[in-house]
Amino acid sequence: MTVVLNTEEKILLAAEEIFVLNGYDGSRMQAIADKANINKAMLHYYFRSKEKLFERIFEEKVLHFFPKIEEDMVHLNTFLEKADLFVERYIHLINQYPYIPFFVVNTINKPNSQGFIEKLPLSLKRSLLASLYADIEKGLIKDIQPFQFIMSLLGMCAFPYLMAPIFKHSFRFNDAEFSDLMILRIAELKRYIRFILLP
Amino acid sequence: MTVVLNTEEKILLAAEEIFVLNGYDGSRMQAIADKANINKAMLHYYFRSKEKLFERIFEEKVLHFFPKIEEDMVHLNTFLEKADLFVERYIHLINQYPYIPFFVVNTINKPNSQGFIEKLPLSLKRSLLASLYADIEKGLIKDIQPFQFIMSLLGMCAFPYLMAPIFKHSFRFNDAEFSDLMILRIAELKRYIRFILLP
DNA sequence: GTCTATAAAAAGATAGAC
DNA sequence: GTCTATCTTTTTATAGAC
Repeated sequence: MTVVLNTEEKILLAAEEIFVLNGYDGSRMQAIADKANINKAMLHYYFRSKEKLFERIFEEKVLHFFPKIEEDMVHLNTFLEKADLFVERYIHLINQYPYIPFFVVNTINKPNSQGFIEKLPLSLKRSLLASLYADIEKGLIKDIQPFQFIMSLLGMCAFPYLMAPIFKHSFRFNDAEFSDLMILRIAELKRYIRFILLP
Repeated sequence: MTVVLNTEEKILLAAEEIFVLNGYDGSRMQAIADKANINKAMLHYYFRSKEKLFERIFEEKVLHFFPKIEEDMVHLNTFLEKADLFVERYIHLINQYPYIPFFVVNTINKPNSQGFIEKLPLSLKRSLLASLYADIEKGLIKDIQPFQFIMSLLGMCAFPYLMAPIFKHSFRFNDAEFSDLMILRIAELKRYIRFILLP
C-alpha cells in the first residue's frame, strides 16, 4: 500500500524528523525542505515561519503520545494495575519513537519554554497520583511519598532513553540490542514497583 | 572577598552560563561576549572558535562533577553503602548546579556527539556495577538485574531535574521549593533502594 | 501551488589599528 | 591584549514569474 502524500503532509513528516532529532535550534529549514523534496519557499507558504512549524510538530507529537499511554487506564481499579500498564505502554511506545523523550526534555528546558509546557496534558500524572493516594489510604500499599514515587516511576521508564547514547557506547549496544533491553526492563520494573509498594 | 578575573576567566565563566543554559546550538558568541563584558573578537583570540570554546566548557564541567561524586566511594564495602552515598552526593551537588543534567543530555543526544561521549568518565558506573554483582553473588541483596538497577538508580536521581520545568509549572513550585523537595527525596530513595535490594 | 531568485538579518570569524 | 570595523557564510523569509 503506497500512500500518496500532498505537500503539507510531506512537510510535516520531514519537519517531524528534523525537529525531533535536532531540536529547534539545531534544525534548519533547508534540511526540512530537502527531506521533503520541495523548496524552502513552500515551507513558508504553508506554515509562515520556522517557529509556527515547530509548534505544530510539538503539539502533534505530544497530543499523539500521551493519550495513547493513558487509554483504558481509567478502567483499572488499583494503582498497581495502572502502574503496570503505564510501564508496558510507555516502553513499547517509546521503543518505536525513541527520540521523543529527548525531544520533550530539549523543548521544555529551553528559555521561553512556558508556552510548550502549558500544552502538555497533565491528566495522566494527576490520575496516577490520585490513584496512588487512594490506595495508600486503603492500606493496599506502603506509606510512601506519592509525588516522589511518581517521579521515580517516570524516571525509571524514560531516563534510559535519554542516556541511550552513553549506554550504547560504553556497553557496545546497537539500536536493536538497546531496544530489546528495554523490553526486558518492563518485567524488571514491575518487580521493583512491587518491592517498593507492597506491604 | 572580591576576586579579580582576567579576560580568559571572564570568558570561561560567561561561556559556561550561556552554553549550559542554551546548549551549543542555542548559544550565541555575542551573548557570551556581552555577559563577559568584552567583545566577540576576544572570544576568538582566546579560543579560536565556538566549537573549541564549547569543548573546553564541556570537559571542565564533566571532569569537575563526576570525580566529586565518586570521591571516597571506593572505601565503602557494600553496594548499599555506595548507593546511599551516590544518592546523597548526586542530589546535593546537582541542587547547586541543576542545569547540568540537561546540559549533558542535550550534548550527548545531538548528531556527532561521539567525541563528547568518549570524554565521559565511566569509572563510576563500572565500579557501582561491579560492586552490585559482587553483593548479589554473596547473597547480600536480591537477585535483580544489575544493569537495569543501575539505570533505575541514575534515573531516579537525575530525571526530576530534567522534568523540573514541568513539575514546577504543574505544582506551582518555585526554585527553592523544588530544591527542598529534592533534598527530601534523598531519604525516600534510600528507602526504595532497600525495598528493592534487601532480601 | 510551485518554483527561482533575492532580500534581510544574524552569526561566526578575521584584519588591522592602537 | 583589546578594540572597531568588516568580511563571509549561513539562515530565515519574501517577491514575483509561471
